Amino acid sequence: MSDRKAEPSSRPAAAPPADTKTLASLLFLREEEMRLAQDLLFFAYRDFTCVADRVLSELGLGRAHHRALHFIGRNPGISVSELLAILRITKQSLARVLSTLVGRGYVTQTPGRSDRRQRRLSLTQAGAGLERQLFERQRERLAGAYREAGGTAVEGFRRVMRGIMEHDARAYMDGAEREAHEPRARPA
Amino acid sequence: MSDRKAEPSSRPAAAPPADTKTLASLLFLREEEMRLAQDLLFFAYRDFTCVADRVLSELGLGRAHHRALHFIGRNPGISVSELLAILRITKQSLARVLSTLVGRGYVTQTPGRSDRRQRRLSLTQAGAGLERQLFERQRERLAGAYREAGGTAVEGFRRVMRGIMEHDARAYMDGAEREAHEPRARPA
DNA sequence: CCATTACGGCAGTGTCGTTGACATAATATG
DNA sequence: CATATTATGTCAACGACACTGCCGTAATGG
Repeated sequence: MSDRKAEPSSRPAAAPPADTKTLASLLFLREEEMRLAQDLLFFAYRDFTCVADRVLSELGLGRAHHRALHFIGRNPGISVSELLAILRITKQSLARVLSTLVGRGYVTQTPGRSDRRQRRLSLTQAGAGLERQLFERQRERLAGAYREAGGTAVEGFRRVMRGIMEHDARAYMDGAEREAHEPRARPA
Repeated sequence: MSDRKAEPSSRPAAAPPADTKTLASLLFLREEEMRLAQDLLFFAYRDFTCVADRVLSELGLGRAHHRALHFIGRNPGISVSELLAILRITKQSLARVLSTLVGRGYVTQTPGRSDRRQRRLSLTQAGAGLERQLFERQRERLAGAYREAGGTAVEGFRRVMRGIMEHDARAYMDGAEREAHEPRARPA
């Protein structure tokens, strides 16, 4: 890489004696910024998941079970194929996880009203309890981060995270956020 | 937890005129906020990693190899135990990954100057090339998100992500950010 | 009636993580 | 110098979680 005069933490729009910044140095800063973001994603995800992993391993469950519990809890009555679309794993991988969760009484399945082929999945009381326990661990970590960072930062966090994900995930998030505000039942 | 009648995802607080916001509804909003953040982490990580996975699978490599390449690239001359502390995996897991990367000529190892027991790891030209290829995929995604979100949002994103991770990871990030600005060689 | 859909299941495979035990060389310390 | 301790390698075995491919069944819908 070329020589960088590397100004302090200069954000793209810092704009001091702009003409001393070469194009190369600007590009370098942008690249370094992106690499720092890679680090951030790795460490935040690593440490966010590991607090739940500790609880899960005591029960002989894994991350895959947590993910299923989470999305079933947030979408009661979700069908298997909807869940597959969220998790992006194969039917078989999900089947293994679900059979464990159903077998241990964390998840119930009832046939769809309009289409009886579907299994609509929901958490049992035990399932909701376990999910809550896992959630609480992650909530602590997150709440601390939100508190220290402040409301503006949280808003920015959301914007960037949303931008990283793909279109279908954004659509999903839009739905989730809407539900949080207007507690109307949706069609199913 | 209160039993809900399990009917269509009805949310507890209806949130009508503002002064009727009870403590419970405020708490609820905080909880929903946290659950939305769980979603964000999941989707952003899922979609951020999958763009690199596509390249990796063509080469018969996996995510573990990418992580190793990334952190070796960012810390040339890193020792095995330092890398282990970052990745938080076992010696054996890393050994497998490293032997592949060394075998295919992506990583070189040279004994430490002051401690000749150490293997100091660096990327070869081929390794740097592969890492760059993977990086470019992720950079595109990230750059789009950063651009749409704006500088203030990016700063907030960083603050929150930093808050989520554990102390040692924050210390690491501090080091990485410092190096980006003062291009001095560090002691090693 | 027939194609499609939503699901269940089996067999086999691969990646990536784990534990535990043991070996070796270099360094640090008494 | 003898002895920890450290940094690393290695082997065997295993577990979690993902994959592919293929087949089966039942319900739906044109």
